[in-house]
Amino acid sequence: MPNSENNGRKSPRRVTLADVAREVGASTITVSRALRRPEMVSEGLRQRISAAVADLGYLPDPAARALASRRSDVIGVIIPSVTNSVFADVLSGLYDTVGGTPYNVQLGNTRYRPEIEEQLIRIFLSQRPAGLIVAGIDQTDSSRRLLESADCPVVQIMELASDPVDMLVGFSHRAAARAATEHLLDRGYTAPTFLGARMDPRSERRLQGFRDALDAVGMSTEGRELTTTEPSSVHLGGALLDRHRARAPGTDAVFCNNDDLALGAAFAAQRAGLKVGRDIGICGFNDLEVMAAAHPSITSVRTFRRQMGETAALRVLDHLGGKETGPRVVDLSYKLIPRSSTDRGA
Amino acid sequence: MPNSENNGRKSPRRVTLADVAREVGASTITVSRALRRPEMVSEGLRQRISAAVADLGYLPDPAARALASRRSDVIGVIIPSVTNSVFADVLSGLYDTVGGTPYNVQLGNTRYRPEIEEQLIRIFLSQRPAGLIVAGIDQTDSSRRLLESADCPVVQIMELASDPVDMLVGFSHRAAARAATEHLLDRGYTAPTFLGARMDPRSERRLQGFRDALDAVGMSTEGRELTTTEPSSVHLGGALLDRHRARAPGTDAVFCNNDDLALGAAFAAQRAGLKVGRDIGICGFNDLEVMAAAHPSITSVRTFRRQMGETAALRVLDHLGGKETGPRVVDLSYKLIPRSSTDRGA
DNA sequence: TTGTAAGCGTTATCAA
DNA sequence: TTGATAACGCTTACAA
Repeated sequence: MPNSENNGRKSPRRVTLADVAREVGASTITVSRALRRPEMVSEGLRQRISAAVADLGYLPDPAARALASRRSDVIGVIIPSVTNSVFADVLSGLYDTVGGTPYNVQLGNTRYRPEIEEQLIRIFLSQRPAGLIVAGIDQTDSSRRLLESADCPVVQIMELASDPVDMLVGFSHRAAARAATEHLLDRGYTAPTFLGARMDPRSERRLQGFRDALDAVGMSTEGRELTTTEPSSVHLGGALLDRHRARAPGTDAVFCNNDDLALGAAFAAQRAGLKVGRDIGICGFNDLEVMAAAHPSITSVRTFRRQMGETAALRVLDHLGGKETGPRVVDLSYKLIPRSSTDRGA
Repeated sequence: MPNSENNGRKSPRRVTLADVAREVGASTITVSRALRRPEMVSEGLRQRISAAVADLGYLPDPAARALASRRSDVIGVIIPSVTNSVFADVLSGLYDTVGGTPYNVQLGNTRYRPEIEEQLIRIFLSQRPAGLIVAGIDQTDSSRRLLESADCPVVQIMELASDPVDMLVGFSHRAAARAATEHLLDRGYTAPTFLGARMDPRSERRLQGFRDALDAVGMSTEGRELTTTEPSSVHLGGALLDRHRARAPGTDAVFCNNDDLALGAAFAAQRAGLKVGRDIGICGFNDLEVMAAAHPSITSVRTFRRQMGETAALRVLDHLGGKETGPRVVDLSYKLIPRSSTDRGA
């Protein structure tokens, strides 16, 4: 510890409510009120209390507060990955929205493992969280039961469903993927393939959307899907494209599960001497910033990740503030952004 | 809340230590000991307690624990950005290392604002954290004083310094940048430029390293630096390169502050009809995964971000476990990874 | 508007 | 090895 020698002094006693109360000649409960419900305390007293608080440098003890009120200031957030930039954007929206409120975000990382998710839910619940935000709708049965029994607002994010545990903010991956695939067909590509990595439940739904689009035009999906459970990466996108082209040389377009794969596919195509767009159509998913800046620019399906974090946080905060307005389910939708990588004339 | 109708029942009373104690016919403090220091409790009792704990589904209340022990299970982590993938990697290492211990990571996001950093430090300290991990060494004076007075282990990360508050895990940005610039010169580029965005203190040190390298060979840095305070992005990398080439057409190489800029510069160069490597050398910083997969592959300076998170967490955990071994300062160094983008013959 | 009293669930301290 | 008791710092419930 920084002050381990300690200069002979004991760690200085903490400034408590009682100290502030003594300072202004009031009771602790009054000081407590002045801090949490200022309108319940008379003007003059309130001001003297503020002054004393600043003076003494009083900071509430969240543990004592949580113990007495049976309610912590923690908003628990459970996501499968911290490195995935998709979740990073969601988190950014969350932190920006929760920052400045009296609440704190605490993150749980499931690493895509349902049993860890369940454990994290238990741990969070044991803290009596102010709210809970969980990614996805594919909780195990017992996870779901735990969430249903939570006596705090719960928001599921990233997906759409008709039966949320409590509230839900997301969009339909299936519909978005279908739109992307239809875009490839509209642009005149005749032999599209789905390239997928990791294949979590969300990826599976995107694959469904891909199939929907092919089904709709009577096209077989046979040999038009190449997926792996490996974690996604740019490199893997290239490898998948190379592998698939070796087996199915006629392929003239790929819909990639995410933008990393699409970027990697674009690099691999160039490496193979193909002209992206003309020789092979490439569409990604999420529309990370790099897609617009790439050369050539890469078509993607934009998703509103930051807004998802913001909205989820707002729904929790509203509930905590007593405003239970707004719908339980928010569909943030998606938007196809056509670019050069799916322009055959480019 | 999920169970707001509540089915008529009150929210079920929490299972406490007392419940477990009653179940096994022991006192609460014994149960408490059995959980935290099993070796202090007799074998038989210990086993009956474990059984009862599992049976009743007892989970300790972290708030009560924190209040009574004056020590929370929170390891506070203060970083300037959650979206920056550099920090995402550090976080990933942190979460992986802290996960499975009784401690919890709680994240504070300064958004690159020193005053927010100071406020976050105060808030964390008011929680009596188990440990504190902060990015950088450029805290304000009062932030630094706060950290020095903390009675928990404190680890600064991302940089090197001879006077850490407590412990430090990082590397020299200045030396790394110098190595990158020397690489450009070694490869025969004669007119390198530094491209920088955001320009936080770490970026400034990288700029210093760039200058060091030019100074060493007697080259002027005049007109060889293009920086902006805008946040970094792939697009911006391209824009900076375009802007700089318009003013200084003789430029034959760029050292970019980070990989996003380098990637953007590579795209912009290709868009301008330049052959990356032959016509313009490009070197990035951090060596994100995309750099190796890009076409052409892009030279970068690898930094050990995940390991930085792991090491920082381990240092904290070791201290908490009483093992105060290991150096106070850990230099994780860096590694130049030469690739096609700085190969003039490619 | 202010205050009193009684906890919240755990651990530190001291004793047996 | 086990336990009784008194905190820890705050808020809820009830009074005045």
